[in-house]
This record gives sequence, C-alpha cells and structure tokens, in this order.
Amino acid sequence: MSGCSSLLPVTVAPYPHGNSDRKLAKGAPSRIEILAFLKTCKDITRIHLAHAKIVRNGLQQDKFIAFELLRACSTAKSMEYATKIFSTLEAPNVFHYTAMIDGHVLSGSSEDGIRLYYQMIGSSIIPDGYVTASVLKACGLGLDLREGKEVHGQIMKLGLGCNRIVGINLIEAYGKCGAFQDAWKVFEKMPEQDVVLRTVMMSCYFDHGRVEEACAVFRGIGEKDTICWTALIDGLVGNGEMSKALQAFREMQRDNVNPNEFTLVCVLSACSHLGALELGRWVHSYLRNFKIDPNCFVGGALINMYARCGDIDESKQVFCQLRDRDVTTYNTMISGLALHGNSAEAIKTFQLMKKDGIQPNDLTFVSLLNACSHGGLAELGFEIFYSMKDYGIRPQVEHYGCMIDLLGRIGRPREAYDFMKSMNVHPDNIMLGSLLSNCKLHGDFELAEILAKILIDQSDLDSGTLVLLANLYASQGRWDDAALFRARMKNRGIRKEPGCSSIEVDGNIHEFLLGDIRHPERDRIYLKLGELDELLRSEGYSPVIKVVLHDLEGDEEKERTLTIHSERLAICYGLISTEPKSPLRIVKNLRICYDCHQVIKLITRVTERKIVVRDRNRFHHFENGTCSCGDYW
DNA sequence: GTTCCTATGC
Repeated sequence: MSGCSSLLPVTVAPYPHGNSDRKLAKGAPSRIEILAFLKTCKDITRIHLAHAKIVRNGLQQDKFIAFELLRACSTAKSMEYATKIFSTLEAPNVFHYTAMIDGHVLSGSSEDGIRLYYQMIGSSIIPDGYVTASVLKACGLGLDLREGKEVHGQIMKLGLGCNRIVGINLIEAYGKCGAFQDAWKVFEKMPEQDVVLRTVMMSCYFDHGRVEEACAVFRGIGEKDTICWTALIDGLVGNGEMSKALQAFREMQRDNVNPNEFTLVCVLSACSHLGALELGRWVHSYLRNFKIDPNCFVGGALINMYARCGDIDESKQVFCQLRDRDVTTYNTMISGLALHGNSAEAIKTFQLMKKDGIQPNDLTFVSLLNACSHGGLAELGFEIFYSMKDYGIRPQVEHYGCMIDLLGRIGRPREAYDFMKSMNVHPDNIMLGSLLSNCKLHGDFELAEILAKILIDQSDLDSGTLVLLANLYASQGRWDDAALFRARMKNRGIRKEPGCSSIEVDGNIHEFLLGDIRHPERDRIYLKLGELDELLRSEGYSPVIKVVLHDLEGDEEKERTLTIHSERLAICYGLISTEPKSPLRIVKNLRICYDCHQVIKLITRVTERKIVVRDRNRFHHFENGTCSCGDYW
C-alpha cells in the first residue's frame, strides 16, 4: 500500500474543528455578527470566546443571542455551562427552555429535561409544539411512560394534538417505552398516516427486538423512500440480522430507490459483521463514483469495515486520507489495529490523536487496553490504565475487565484476582468468565473453582458462561458437575450458540456450522476435508484431543468432532471454489481452538495459501505455517 | 423518520 506503510504516518491532515475562518472583528461587534459567530461555535473553547464577547457588549439578556448561545452549548453537550448561562437569564422564554431540554436529551440526561419542563410550566410559560416535542424525546429516552402519558394529556388540553411534529414525537415516546397500543392510537388519529409515521413505528419495534412486527410495518408502507429503507436495514443490523439487511439493500436497489450516506453506513456495518469484503469494496467504490465525500460517519464505517473484513492496510489507508476525524474515527482505527494484534500501531495512533487535539473518551481506553491485552503488554497496559484519570475518565467495569483479561492471559491469574478484589466496581460475568477461562488455560484450578462458585450464584448467566462452567468440570473429568450445567441450560431454555464460520465467495456469504451438511457442495467439501486430513497427518500432524471437552465416547469420536469444526468446512469450501493460491478469509463467531489453529498453520504451508481468520476476538493472518498472533491469543 | 467505535467464555 502507499501512503501508510507499516506504521501510520506522524503527519496527518490537521483536524478541522468544524469552524469556518470567521473571526470576530476588532472593536464592538454588531448583534448580527455575534449571531453569525455563534452558529460556528461547535466546541466549548469557541463558545467561551463568544460568551465573553456577549458579556462585554452587554448582550446577555438579548433573547435571540441567549437562545443561540444555549443552542451552541447543547450541541457541544456542554450542559454544565449551559445551565450556568440559563440561570443568569432574567426572563427565559419557551425557546430557551427548548434549547436546554434538547441539550439534556442529547447528553443523555432525560430527568434533567423533564425537570426543566415542569420548571417552565411552574413559571406560567405556555408550552408550544417545539417544547412538548422536546420533552417527549426526554420521556422516550428515559423510558418514562408515566411522564409521557402526563405530557400527552397536556398536549390534548393545549390543542396540540394535531400538530405533526408533536404527533411524531408522541408516537416515538410511546414506541420507545414499548407502549405500542398507545402509539398506534396516536397514529390512527393523525390526519396523514404517511411514510414518516410508519418509519417511526417500525424503528420502535426494532428497538424492542420485535423484528417481525417491524417488517410488517415496513411492508405496509406504500411509497417507500430512502429513509424508510435505511431504517429497515439499520433495524435488521441492530438485531443481528446481517444477511437479511444485505438482502433488503439488494431489494432497495431493485426498487430503484437510491441509497444515501446513511444507508451506505448501515450496509457497511452489515459487511463488517459478516466479513463481506467484496460488497464492502463495492460500497466504497459507489461512494467514490458518486463523489460522496466521506464525513466522520462514512469514514468510520469504512475504516471499521476494512478492519473487520481483514484488510487492515486498506483500513489505515482510508484513515490516513480522511479529512475529518473525530474521537470515534480514532477509536475505530485503534480498535481495528488491536483486532489485528498491531498493538504498537494502536498506541501510535493514540499519540497521533492527542497531537491532533482530540480528547480521548472511555471507549478510546477500552480499545487501547484491549490492544495491550492482545499484545501481552502488561506494563504498558497498567501505565495506560493509571493515566486515564489524567484525562478525567474514571475506569469503568470494561476497563477493569481488560486489565483482568490482560493479567489472566499472560499467566498471572492470581494477580488478576487480587486486582479484581481491589476494584470499586462489581465484577461482571464477562470479567469472571475471562479470568476463569484463563485459570483453566494456565492450570490454576483452585482459583477457577472459586470463580465458578461466584458465577454459579449469578442468575443471569448466558449460554457462553454456562458452557464455560460445564467445560471446566468436564476438563477435570467431573462429568456429573458438568452435566449439572448442561441441565441448567436445558431447563432455562438456553441454547448453546453454535460455532459458525463463514466465507465470502463471489460476493456470496457461505455459512457453516459444526459438522454442517446443508451446503449444496457438501460432498466435495467433505472429500477435500478427508484429503487434507491425510496430507496433514503425513506432515506429522496429530490432533490435540484435549480441547474437545464434551463428554464424548472414546478418542475417535473426539477426533471426528475436531475435523468438522466449522472453520475447517469453510476453508475446504474456499479451497475448492477459488483460484489456487488465492487468499481465503474466514469469519468465525467463537474463538478459534488450539487444534484448528495448528491445522490452519499447516494448511497454509501445504497449499501455499494465505488464510485470514477473524475469530470472536481478533484476526489471525496465517501464512506459510505461521500465524500473525505468534500463537498468543 | 435513517448513520461509525465498546473488555470475555462455547
């Protein structure tokens, strides 16, 4: 690749702060000039500057200026500052309240929004359509159905029931709270039941995981526009229905509805999950053909797609060429590099971010610590962890989780356990599961048992954790204890998430489960599997059956289970359906097992192919008998 | 009315 060779360049395009070159003229600026300047205030530093000018010119109580100032604070999510300004207003009006409530909603604080609304009513200000729409957003955000109904009553009294904006927000508030009957009642009373209202209804069903009902609403839409198609694709992606999302995208094109950048971001997201590199590349060229200049969202989606589809070079390339970079752009790049085990570059990107003047957030540190964990960089991990406070970020359970994972992985589970006990947050199942599995890996069964006892008491165990516990006991030959967990899963109707691998061939995704025989080419696939098995054995391979932890009868059956692991089926299909020596890209939903890892290394040697595997946690680039993870994963 | 990044185990 050009531009970005092995490491990211230190010099990058300066990060534009979204400001125009507009400056305040010297001397007393006019009211118009201040209003225009306020429109360009996207960050708090610039807002402070504007505020100082306003005060100096004695315009603090100017209604329009105060409103624009509050709007700027809201957009920049600086609600503390906004609240200070608001409290100095002698007679705030309904617009000022609306700006404040919107800001609270944007910052995720629904209670503050609702509280302000009542404060407004308390000062005898009559609500209008805008402010009721805002407070309804707060009700939806806070899932506050009781409050939503209260506001609904006031809307009727105020005669705002037929206001379209109010209606949309009322439907949305009910929908977000899951009160679909109430939502439909409002829907039916609206003068026009158009595509917008139906899109709102559909999205609410998706938010609640009610995919069938959402799709039914979609089918009821007469004239389907770009936004409703996009909302459909987004909803499917959000509910893990990636293939259906791509199918919907194809239907949209057949329907001759043009995608916009929102649509393409959703499609890229689906590609990322599926590892659909070819389609992802198609979207990228579509963007170029239609000269859609990548904004932060599109850029981030592309970086993520290339990284998650295994092409980290192209991912870096997009990152380097992007003109607008925000905190998410950087987070995406850092997590992508971590995913590929490029810990050093992840750290370098973090340095670049600071140089660029972008404030890291909590997710930045999750990605960074994750990079350290995958690279086995304990000391650096601690350094970064303890530096978080310098950025005003208090470690959350995820950050502690990374540290415990990091210590566990490098074979220091006892230290991880001590660290866990010293935290000021409650350990969660993810953290306990990670440490438990690392205890198992490093042979500390005493600690594993302690952790298992903690986990057993948790009521909300998911299938992965239960399988982990079952396997812990199975590995000790304690079949009765193992069976207990399998029974517990069965009783609660929890099904084990089956191992599943996929491969993209000619733009189509082919999925394989353990021992899958559904593929039309199954005969040739299994023939290849047998052929490969013999070849590998002649190369000195013998299966490591220790990793098969089901209580199967006899070694032969254990061996057979290994050979039909889904990733091997996907690889065999790739071998028979693509050009010799062309690289194969596999996506697996679970972590790759030790034996498959060994086998794939050998396969790359005997077939002279590169094989890229994305497992649950990271990428493995196999080539000529070795793997990029250095057998540490 | 629609968009990118979030630790783990099977």
